Amino acid sequence: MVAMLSGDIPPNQTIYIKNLNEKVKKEELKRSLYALFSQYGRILDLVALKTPKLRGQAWVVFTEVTAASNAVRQMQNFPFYDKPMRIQYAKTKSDCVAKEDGTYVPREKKKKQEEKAAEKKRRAEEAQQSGSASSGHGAQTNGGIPGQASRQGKATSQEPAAAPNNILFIQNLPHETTSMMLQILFQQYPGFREVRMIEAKPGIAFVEFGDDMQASIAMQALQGFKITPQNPMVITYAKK
DNA sequence: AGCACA
Repeated sequence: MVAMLSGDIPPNQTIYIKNLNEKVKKEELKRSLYALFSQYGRILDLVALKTPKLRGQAWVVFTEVTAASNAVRQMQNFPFYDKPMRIQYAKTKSDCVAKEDGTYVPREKKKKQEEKAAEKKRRAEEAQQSGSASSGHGAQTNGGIPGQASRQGKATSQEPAAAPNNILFIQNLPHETTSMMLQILFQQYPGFREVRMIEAKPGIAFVEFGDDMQASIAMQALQGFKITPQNPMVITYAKK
């Protein structure tokens, strides 16, 4: 009877994350979670709601249970927007998985009777149209697997490569990238010191490490990493 | 603390 610290929940390809910083806006939260967890495998769906009951929590659905297991172990207590993430397996199967299974049945909830009625009506109408396209998740068209991403046309033209040093130069970032998002990604690697972004120059950033070796490890790990599917990062050493 | 699927 060894205590099960993870709370008796059997493995699931979906992880449940709590103790998330509730001040972070939903879109940024999802983007950052996506960026952070896509290193463990392909993400099928990511759910985060800001309702009173559900804020501070999120679900990340992987294609494989093993990916979820690695994420649960390796990202346990990871400092994310200044709060340690608490991660477990989800208690139930995600809808997007059930839909793949063929086991999906639209749930009938006991509360909100009027919504239920409206739902039923809509369903009746829907039944009359044949095609029920239901591939409804958000912005996740593809998983950004670090290191595998195609480097797209170089943004740097004919600069000779800077000599290895402890500061990385990041290019091709989506304009909505925040320094916190980059911190979350780069702080996973030993020796991380800080992120610097320049207001007037969107799309680029500098990330400082303790030494050259630490910088190069982070560079290799995150080279080509996609914060969004169309933005593989291009990382070089900063010019001194 | 809180397990959903807008």
